[in-house]
Amino acid sequence: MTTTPGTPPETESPRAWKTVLEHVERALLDGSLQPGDRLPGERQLSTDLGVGRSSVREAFRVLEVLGLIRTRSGSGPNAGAIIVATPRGGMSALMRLQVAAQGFPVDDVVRARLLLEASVAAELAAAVHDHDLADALQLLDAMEPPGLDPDEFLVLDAQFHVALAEASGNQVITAMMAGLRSAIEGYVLEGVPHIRDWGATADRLRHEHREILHAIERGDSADAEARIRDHITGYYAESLLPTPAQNSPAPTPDPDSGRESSRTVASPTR
Amino acid sequence: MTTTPGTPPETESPRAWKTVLEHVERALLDGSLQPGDRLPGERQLSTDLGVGRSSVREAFRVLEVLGLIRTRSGSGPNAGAIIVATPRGGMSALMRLQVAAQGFPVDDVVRARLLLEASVAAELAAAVHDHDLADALQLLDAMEPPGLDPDEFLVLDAQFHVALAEASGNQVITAMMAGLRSAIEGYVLEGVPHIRDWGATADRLRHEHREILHAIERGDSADAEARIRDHITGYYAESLLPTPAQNSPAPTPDPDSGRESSRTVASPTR
DNA sequence: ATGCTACTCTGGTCGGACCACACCCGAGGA
DNA sequence: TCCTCGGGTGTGGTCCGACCAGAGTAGCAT
Repeated sequence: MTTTPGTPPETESPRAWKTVLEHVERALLDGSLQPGDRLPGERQLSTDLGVGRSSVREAFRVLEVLGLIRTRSGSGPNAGAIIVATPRGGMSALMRLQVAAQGFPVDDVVRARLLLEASVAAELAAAVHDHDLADALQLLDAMEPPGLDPDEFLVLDAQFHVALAEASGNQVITAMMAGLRSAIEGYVLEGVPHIRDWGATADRLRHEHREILHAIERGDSADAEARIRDHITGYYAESLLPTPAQNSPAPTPDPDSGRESSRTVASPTR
Repeated sequence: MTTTPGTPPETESPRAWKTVLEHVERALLDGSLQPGDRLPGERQLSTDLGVGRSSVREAFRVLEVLGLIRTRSGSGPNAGAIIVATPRGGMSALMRLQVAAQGFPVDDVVRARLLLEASVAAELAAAVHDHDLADALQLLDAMEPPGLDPDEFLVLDAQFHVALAEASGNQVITAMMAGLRSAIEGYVLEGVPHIRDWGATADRLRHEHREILHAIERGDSADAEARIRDHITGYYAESLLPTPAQNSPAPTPDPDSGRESSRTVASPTR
């Protein structure tokens, strides 16, 4: 196809990059593209789909951020764009940016986190022996050293919570947890200075972590759930983040709509 | 800045587009960029940050897919890239693609859905008068016509479930619900042919929807939660989707790792 | 005053040009 | 014969310049 420099639409509708995205999605759905496979090169796909390489790149960038592919330059079997399907990164980016753009109120994030973690803890406790808590335990040990900076401590803390979700074996919930954590990471760090006695707080957190794990290992779902709820709300209360309470900024001031997914009915809600 | 055609690194590290992404994120965090604001033009930002316009575009594409901006060509106040922060679309794209790429097992998606919906129903029931269920009710009415195609019916059904989440007022959970729904939409439609008597099933679903709403309006959290759980699991059982049971393909066959977010400890889990 | 036309700015695409990188293979030396 | 080293080749990463379509806007002509 020899499209003169400025001939985008050609036969198809606008959004050349979306063409690429849809092509990849279709290939994934019909199984012609599987995790571990290599996508055609950018130039190849460009000519195959009749779009410019720039458009292919834009689509690839999206896929990369969404955690679907991993690109690597050079040559050999490890080069090129490879399907990896690692949702964590994408979920984190999405939630982090949405929180930054005020699409996700911090309160809602905390609430969602509470919900997920409580459920995870209860589920783990209900079937302890089906899960592997070694990772979580190892993280608790790593959190023991008294000289840990708040930053380091909180990173491990976050990893501990994600490890619990991971132990439950649910990829979706794990990804969500990772995303939520990453979304409010900034606020958590911001809250550290508001804590009077960090050493004491750290000790309390360590203790609570152990208690949670014990409740899980004991198979006491209700206790595990209650403890993790207290653990989370307690920390937010102390670090001066607004304790979960009703609030939500206007969904979006943008005066247009008409997405495919937009609801049909009017929305006088709120 | 006059970078000769092929001079990408210049003074900064690789990933020019990421520079743009970070710039925007920072601007959002420090408040210099707010929902409704217009971003600088691509050419402008390009020269400002010392990167090529292509890189700016790649970043913009990511932001667009993530639901952070809305671009529009032309002139005037409505043109350009505008911060909108509508997480639904991005969440849907992410989950849909992850399911397609087998990063999210369908089972896990259903389980997550179950968890979120049950919580939403319970929360709504616990504080009925604080929420507005008009949208949900309206959708139920729209679902009444007996001549509805399964496709149409299921679209409304999905909207009903999302409307419940929306009524709870939690943006994060609403976005997640919308994403999860969109992720398994294909599978749901695929399951329709496996239903022997669609008319009867539709009637049952209508009835269950009403019952759920009644339980919520009655303020009976436990009942609302139980009913919505049965509602969901029941449908999946009937449409022949594998009933939620233990399963999870290998997280990712990709032989590399080393992300910032990767855990420190070994992971012999599953 | 009114109406129409140019202008200008914006995103959307394309194509071509480089760079850095990593593999692969063949030539040449030990 | 085996090992080493240097080019060849292909990949993503980036930049640039060009052009198109759309949408306001200013200004000229009537």
